[in-house]
Amino acid sequence: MATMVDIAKRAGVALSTVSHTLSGKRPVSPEVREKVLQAMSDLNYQPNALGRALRNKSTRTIALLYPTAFSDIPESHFEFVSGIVEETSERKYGLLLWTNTDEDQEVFTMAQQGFIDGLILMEIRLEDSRVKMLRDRNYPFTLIGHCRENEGINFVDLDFDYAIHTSVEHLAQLGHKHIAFVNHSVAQLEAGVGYIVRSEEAYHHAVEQWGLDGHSFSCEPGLDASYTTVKMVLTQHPEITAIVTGNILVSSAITRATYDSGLRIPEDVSIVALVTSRFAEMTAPTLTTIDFPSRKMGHMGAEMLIRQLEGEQVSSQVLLRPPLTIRQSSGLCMR
Amino acid sequence: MATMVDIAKRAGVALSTVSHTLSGKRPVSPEVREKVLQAMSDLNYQPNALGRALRNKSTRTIALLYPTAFSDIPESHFEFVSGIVEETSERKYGLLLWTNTDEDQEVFTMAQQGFIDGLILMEIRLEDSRVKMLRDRNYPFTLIGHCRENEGINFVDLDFDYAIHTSVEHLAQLGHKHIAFVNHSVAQLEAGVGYIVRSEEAYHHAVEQWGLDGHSFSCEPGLDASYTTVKMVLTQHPEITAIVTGNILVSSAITRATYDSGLRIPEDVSIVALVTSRFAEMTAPTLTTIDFPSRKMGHMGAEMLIRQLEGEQVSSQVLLRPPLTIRQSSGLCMR
DNA sequence: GTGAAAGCGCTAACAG
DNA sequence: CTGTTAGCGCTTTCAC
Repeated sequence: MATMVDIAKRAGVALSTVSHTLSGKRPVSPEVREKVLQAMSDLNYQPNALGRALRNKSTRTIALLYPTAFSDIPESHFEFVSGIVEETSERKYGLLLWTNTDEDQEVFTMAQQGFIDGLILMEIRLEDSRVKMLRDRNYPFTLIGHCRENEGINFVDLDFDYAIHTSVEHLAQLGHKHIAFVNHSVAQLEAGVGYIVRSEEAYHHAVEQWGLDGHSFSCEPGLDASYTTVKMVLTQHPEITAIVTGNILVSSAITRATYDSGLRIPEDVSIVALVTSRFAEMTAPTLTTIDFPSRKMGHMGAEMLIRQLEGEQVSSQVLLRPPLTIRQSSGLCMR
Repeated sequence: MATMVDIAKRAGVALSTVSHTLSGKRPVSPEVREKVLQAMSDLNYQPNALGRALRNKSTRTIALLYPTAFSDIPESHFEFVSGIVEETSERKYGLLLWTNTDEDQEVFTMAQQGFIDGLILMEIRLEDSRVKMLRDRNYPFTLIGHCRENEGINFVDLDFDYAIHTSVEHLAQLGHKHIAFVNHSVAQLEAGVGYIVRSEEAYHHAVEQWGLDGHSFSCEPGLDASYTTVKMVLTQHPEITAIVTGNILVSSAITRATYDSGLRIPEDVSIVALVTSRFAEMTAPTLTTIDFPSRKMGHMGAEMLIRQLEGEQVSSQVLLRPPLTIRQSSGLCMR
């Protein structure tokens, strides 16, 4: 592979001249410029990003540190990734995918020291040691999600409080009195994962506010567990006529579990899910949702980070409130 | 950030000694070793991957060049990514995500020259200019998919010929005489995307072999188009009692389109899909499938590439033949 | 408008 | 067993 030295030699100019015809950061006479460009095309020259990065202390590459749970529920994570990668491509940045292998906090920031300019984190806990560490080190990052205490941190998140309240309100207005909430696993709730805790709290608050009978259930990971949980909810709590869930596996298991319990949607059971509209329309019946704006969140998270990297003093903390979209899975309470 | 020079100074040793206590590539006395390690921990030293990579001409990072169509059908691509990233993490490699922005072939290999050690390609065409270019330049890569001519190329793919034949055979044995095939878009077929062309050919071959009445349909991208297409197939061709498809959006639209046409699955219409078993179990009814081994393909593709990078002279061309799994969507022909 | 040279952080060949 | 040094490919200051 040809380097700048090769180009300089062939064009009969100095190394710095080659660099400057490339960057345009200082004037180069047309004739010299022409010679250099000719040499480049002759030698099929491509600048080496590594040399440049070492010098510039910037790689124009960011990393997404996604949870290991990724492999368990790819459906709910891939739209984030799509959004992020669309934004990074747009802005000519690279995107590196990292797994959160363990809680060894040093590892991830430092393992590839110098390789990336910034980091996007997901599955944020209310108290998140990773976030603390990054903030302490003054490392550029943004969150998809947010902590309990977020001073000086850029993030984008769904407003889960709003989302759950709106879901419960919708069902309450349809006459439902017994509304269940199916959350994620106990382990995740206890680990303090932000959206899981916030959803749980918002749900209890909402049912209280509407004077409803509410039960919340947790659900272990996996499709089978989701199916079993929904079936259990429906059979052991026959008074329940509506279910709210933010768990994508639950929302996909729910139709089958309902039919298998001899119930119909929405005549016997109404459902409101916090999933992407795309996903909501892939099921039969289609699901009434608060449209989870995963892709948009990915876009915004990446955009915020890149702006920050490019020196803009942005400070943004965004809580999205996407609309309730009524589809086939929710209807008047018939009981 | 502390560098090796800082460590060397603080420990009162030479730069090379620091490097070697780190790499272990030459013996270091216990005392010196101890001093160096102490200095490292004092200064919270982390090696800079960029310096190392520039020197080593290796970044231990590979890139996945995925199609722009990614955003259109993330569901069917994401399991590949999961598989790849699991494998790369396992082997301590980084994974960079690239979009195939345009057909400007030079761009992608060279844009980030030096940044990656190898490339994984997807959505391979029978005649693929990207593949030709990479092979010409002797650049390390593997394919998920394969070309018409694959000499010296490492790849992993599903055996679509086998998959389609097995699907048709299953339906034929259930007594179906009129079996439709719903493929991807005309544009993709005409572009010569490998699996789309191979599926089409295999289907026609299979129906001929079984003496069946077969119709193949193409389907434009998107959920709405998928729904419309399936409905059209069912209403305009009432003799059809079974559908085979490798299109994930079709297989998700198919249940709703069928019900909306007043037909039941599998009593009136049987379905066999080429999708992941995971996806097959998320729908109601669950789908009979040739289990698309996306994750496994991702794993194998990444593994092949990394082995190649590490000097093994592997030459492997793998065509997977996953089992037919009978679920709720296929049954005896009742007409 | 152009050239010479230093140096980003690391590895490894060479010399003791 | 340890130290000195060249150099990976690039950008940028300094001098002309």
